[in-house]
Amino acid sequence: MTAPRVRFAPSPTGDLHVGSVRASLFNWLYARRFGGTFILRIEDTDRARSTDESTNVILEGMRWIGMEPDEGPFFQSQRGDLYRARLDELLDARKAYRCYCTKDEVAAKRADAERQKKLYRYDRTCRDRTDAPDLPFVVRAKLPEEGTVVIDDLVKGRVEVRNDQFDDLILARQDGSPVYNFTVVVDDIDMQITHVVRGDDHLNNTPKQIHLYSLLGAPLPAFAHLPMVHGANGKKLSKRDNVVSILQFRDLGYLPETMLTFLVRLGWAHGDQEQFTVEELTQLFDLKDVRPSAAVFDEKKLDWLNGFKLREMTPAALRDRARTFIEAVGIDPETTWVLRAVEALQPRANTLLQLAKGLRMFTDRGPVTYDEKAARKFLKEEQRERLTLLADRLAEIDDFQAPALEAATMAFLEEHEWKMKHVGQPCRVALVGGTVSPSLFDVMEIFGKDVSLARLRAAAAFAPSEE
RNA sequence: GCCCCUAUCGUCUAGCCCGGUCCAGGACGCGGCCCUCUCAAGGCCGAGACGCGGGUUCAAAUCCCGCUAGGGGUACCA
Repeated sequence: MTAPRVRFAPSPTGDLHVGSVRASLFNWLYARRFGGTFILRIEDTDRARSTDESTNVILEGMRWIGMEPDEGPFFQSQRGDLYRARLDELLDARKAYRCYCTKDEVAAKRADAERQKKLYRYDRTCRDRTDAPDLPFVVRAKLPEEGTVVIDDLVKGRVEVRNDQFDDLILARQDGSPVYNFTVVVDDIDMQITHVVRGDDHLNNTPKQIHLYSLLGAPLPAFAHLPMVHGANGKKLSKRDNVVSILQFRDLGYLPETMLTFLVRLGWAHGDQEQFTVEELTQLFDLKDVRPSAAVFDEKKLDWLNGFKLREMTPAALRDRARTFIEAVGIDPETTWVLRAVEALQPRANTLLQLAKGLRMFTDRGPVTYDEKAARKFLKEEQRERLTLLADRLAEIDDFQAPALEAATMAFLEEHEWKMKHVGQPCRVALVGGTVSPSLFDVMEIFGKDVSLARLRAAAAFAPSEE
C-alpha cells in the first residue's frame, strides 16, 4: 500500500465544531497509522461567510488537540489560477459549457416545478448552444444523463446512484468564482489525495464529484463517509442546544486527550477497550472499523472520561495542567497549600474548571460564615465542649499534617467515647462553613494550625449555650 | 415530494463479513449494598437491547425481502 494522503477541509465560517474535529481526527489518525500525510485545506471560496477569525479558531483548535497538519494550511481563496485553468480545459474540451440562463429564470423554473410537485433539475437549455452572446454566464459541467455511479465507500459499503438524479452542476458562478463541488475535486486531484474521509452529509455530493474526476481525467480516490454526531435530541449537534465548539470544551476544563478519546469512540471501537492513549490510537485506528451509523454525543460519559483522566495524573501534574484555570480564579498555583488542596480535590472534580473552583474554599482564612441550615443542624450546644476540647488537643500537635491529625483525633475520640460521626460534620461546618468538603484532616492541614484551631474555637463559641 | 444513509440496553459499543460457543458481552448513566467524618472517588451486586413482519436454514442478532422509524441531501453554501 502506498502511503495515504488525506485532508481535513473545513470552511472558516464559525466555530470549530466537535463534529469537524472528529472528521479531522479520523483523517489524522489514518495518516499516522499508515505513515501517510495529513493536509489542512481551508475552504474559503464563499467569501461572504468566511472570516480570518474563524480560520484562526480552526488553527488554534487543531493545535490544542495536537493535530498539526503535515502540509498546509492551504487556502482555496489563493488558488484561483488553478481553478480557472482547469475550468478553461473543461470548456475547451467541451466537457463544460457556458450557461446564460439567469438566476431569475432558473428560480422561476424551480418554483414552477415545485408547484407541480415535480423534481426540479436544470433543463440543460444551454448545453448544446453554439453561439456565444456577450452576456453574463455561469459554467456548468456536462454530466451523463443515463447510467449509474457506484461509490465503493470504506464505511458505507457499495452505494449506487442513478445519473438522472443530477443536473448539469454549476462549476463557476456568474462572477467567475468556482463552486465547492468543483474546487474540492480540483484540489483533491492536485494534492494527490488518496482517501477522501469526511462526514456522510457529503455522501450525496460524491456521485457528482466522481463525474468531475472523470471529466478531469483523474483517477478516483477511495471514499470514506463518516456517520454524523447527534445531540441528545437525535438531531445534528447544534449550537442552539449543545456545546459544540472545541475551544469551548477547552475553556470548560476538558483535556485534549479526553476529547480525542471520546470523539474517536463515537463510531469506532477496538473490542471492549474504553481507554486509549493517543499513541495507541495511532497504532490501532483503521477506517474499516468505523461503524456506519450515527452516534449521540453523551456529555455524561464525556464528564466521566475527563474525570478518569484527571485522576490518573499525579497531583503535581494536575496542578500544572490546571494552571490557567487556577490563575483565573485568583490563586497563584505556586502557593504552598495549593498542591495539597489539588490532591484533596482530585477525586471530586471532573474538569479543570471544577477543580479550580473547588480551590476557592481554601483562599479565605478569616472568620467563617456558616451556612444557616448547616449551623442549626450541627453546631448544637454539646459541640461547645467537644470542639473546644478537640481544639485544645490538636493544639499540642506540632506536625500539623493529616496523618498526625487523624491519629490524634481518633485517640481523643476514644478517650471521650465519642464517635467520628458525631463530631465530623460539626467540625466541617466549623472549618468551611458548610457540609461538603474533602477529608477534615486534609482541610486542617491545608488551612494550617492557626486557622484551623481558630475556626474550631469560633464554632464552639458560636454554638448556643444552655439556657 | 424525490434521492441517499442508518437501525443491538436510555447512551457509546462488542458480536454480524466467515449462521450454532449469545437465554447477547463491556462502558457511561440509573438503582442497591460495601467503604466512610460529608461529598466524591473506589469495590461489589442489579435492572436494562437484537424495531416489526415475512422468508432461507436442522439452527438467525448474524443471510435475503418488505415495512416502519430516525437521520442526511435536494443552492450561482460548504
